Amino acid sequence: MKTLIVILGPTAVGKTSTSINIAQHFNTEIISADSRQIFSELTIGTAAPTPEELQIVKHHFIKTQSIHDYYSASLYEKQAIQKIEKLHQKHNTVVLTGGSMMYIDAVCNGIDDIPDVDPTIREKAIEEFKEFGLEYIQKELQKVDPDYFEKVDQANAKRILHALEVYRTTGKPFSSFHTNQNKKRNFKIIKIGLNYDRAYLYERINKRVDLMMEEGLEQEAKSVYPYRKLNSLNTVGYKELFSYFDGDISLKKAVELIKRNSRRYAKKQLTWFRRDETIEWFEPNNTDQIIQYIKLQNQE
RNA sequence: GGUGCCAUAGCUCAGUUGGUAGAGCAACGGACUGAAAAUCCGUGUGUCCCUGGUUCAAUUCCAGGUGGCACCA
Repeated sequence: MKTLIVILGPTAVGKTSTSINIAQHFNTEIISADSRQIFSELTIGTAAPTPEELQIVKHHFIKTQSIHDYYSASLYEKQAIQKIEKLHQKHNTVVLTGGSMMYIDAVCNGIDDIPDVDPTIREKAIEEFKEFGLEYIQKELQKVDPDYFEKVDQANAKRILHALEVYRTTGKPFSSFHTNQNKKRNFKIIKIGLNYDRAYLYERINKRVDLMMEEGLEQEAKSVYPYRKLNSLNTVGYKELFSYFDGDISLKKAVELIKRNSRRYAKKQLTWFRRDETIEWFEPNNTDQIIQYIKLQNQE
């Protein structure tokens, strides 16, 4: 049976170098599961693999989209699965690595098929929310999809809006599209988690942000500043610098916030990964141990 | 060496006319089905420096000790 090795972990833990080592060992290629490194305009702030690293092992889904493109976890699921199947024709093992929890989940478990939302309907729903408030959209969802309304985080406008968009686009309740079961994949999935002691991870994050600044993150952010409203730029490392460009905060403050928000992002990733008991955890660069574990799993 | 000031959460500090304590920042926990580096929800995490005294009761008052800062030698 073909295998997909998933290498995951919090930001700045060292997934890139570890996954390159693993991929080299299995003489295979890497699928990136990173919702921000996929944008060609974002390099420094996303800690995208360097040209040298990309030369060692072929990566997919790095810099393949523009920040102006619409993209989503569901699109990623379709494209990634396609790519994995193609790579499996040549390789028994394929490596997937990244920290975007939902993207990884989409590949491993799948997302239910939901029809595309009409963009004008989405815009209109957002307008309504802005004008009439949370309670207004809550009430509508309660009326058209009481099942989902019970389940959903009712304080989370984004979730409510999405359910409404789908309802208005299709005329069917959002919850009716939920199958509540994982998609079957025709390959074996082995999940490798990478992590460090929390204090050390935070130290790495802080240092990496300083490094990004030295490498010219400010310039990079400036170059996309005109498009700051794009969802793809609602991203740690950029949004804080936009506030600085706006004159709302100092540069020093912006850097501090990038560090803090990166730490919080790492924590959030760990919260998500924690409940997945199929993940086997290792220290980064512990390549031999990881390979041994993978071989053991493959024998089963 | 002497005198004075200070010692409370991870940090900076409030506060308790004696009834075991809070604010900012930081931190921690959780949710997550087509925006997910997004979005949302929740949580003070504390030998109030130590020892003894006074007191029904001390983080608070008193004494000594320890540490820090300042000034005088």
